[in-house]
Amino acid sequence: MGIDFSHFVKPNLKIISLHSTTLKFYFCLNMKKYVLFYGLLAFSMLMLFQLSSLAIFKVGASRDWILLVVAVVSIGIGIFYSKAQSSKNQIAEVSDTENLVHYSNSGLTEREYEVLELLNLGFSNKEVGEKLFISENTVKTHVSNLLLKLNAKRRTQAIKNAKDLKIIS
Amino acid sequence: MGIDFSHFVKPNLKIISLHSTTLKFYFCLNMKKYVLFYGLLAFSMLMLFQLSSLAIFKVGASRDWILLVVAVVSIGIGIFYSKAQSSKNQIAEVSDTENLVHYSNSGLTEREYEVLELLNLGFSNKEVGEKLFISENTVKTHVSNLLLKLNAKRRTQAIKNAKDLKIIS
DNA sequence: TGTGATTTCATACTAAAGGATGAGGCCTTA
DNA sequence: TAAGGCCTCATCCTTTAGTATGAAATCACA
Repeated sequence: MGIDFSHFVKPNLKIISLHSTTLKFYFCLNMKKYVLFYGLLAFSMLMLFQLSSLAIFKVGASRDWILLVVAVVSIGIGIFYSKAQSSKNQIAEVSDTENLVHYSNSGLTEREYEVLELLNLGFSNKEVGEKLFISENTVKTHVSNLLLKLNAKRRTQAIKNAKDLKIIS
Repeated sequence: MGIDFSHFVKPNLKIISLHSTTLKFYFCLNMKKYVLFYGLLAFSMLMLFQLSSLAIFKVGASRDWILLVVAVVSIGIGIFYSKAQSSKNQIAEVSDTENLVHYSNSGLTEREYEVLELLNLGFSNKEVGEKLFISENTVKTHVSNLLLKLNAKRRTQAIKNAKDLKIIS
């Protein structure tokens, strides 16, 4: 269910994360494209260098102009490359729009899930404790375990990760 | 004006309806940054060219190496530029496609909206400051104003309220 | 030319969050 | 019955968040 059980921080605390096989699969599919892309890139750079030699010796173009052309083309390549990468990331993020993962399949305990839901509603530890009839210290313990399991440094990040993992909505 | 902000304490936080003049204002503000950015870019390119001349005549570096350095640096500039742009465009795309209240109609300023977006992604004040190239103290100021405007006591509550108000997704 | 809005930054302070650790009780299961 | 997971609570400590206040720069608009 999209959970990686391979990372063990504590014996009973498993880090929840997006399944890695999907990414691996995607990577293997695109290896050919990567090789092709970088091969073409290297080839075109070489051609550019050769062209610059031709331009200098046959046409008599100035060195600054050659540099300018190379710089502009390279900036264009950089922008193109960056946009290609970012579009892939966007697709990966949007790709799976399914139902929520039940908390029992999410790696969280029932109590941790309850705490997480209240965090998502914007309550403080104290308020969560009042709503669940437990002490603030207990809430802190749940939140700490929550952060470990969701691989987050802050409650806001935990909420974000949990939403990405479809644990909460 | 979809939101009632009549409970404001500070006089400078009162929201007068924002028109297109506000956008013009921000456009002019950003124009200066653009001019500065491209000016610096052009200047650094010129310096690179001058350095290339020095390298050829004084050090005796080969032309291909110069071209390679220029190309690599330019690709880096392109990637950096593209990423800086895409972060802005992502926010704009999301706000348009998902029928959100535009930040100019939400009572939030553009900067506060940007900060809010990053809070929603789970970043700390320090990380937000690094991403927006401002100090952590400034982020704190923005967050404080954000909390007042969104009638929230915590950032998690601010995120929740902003989502209820369709300011963010 | 002054006023207001925005953005930026700073300092000093309080409140809340988070980390690390230990421990006791409850329940299920091997 | 022993073991392990879960829930509970606590303490000490550090980090982060948030409040209050002042101030300076920029720019639009009246």
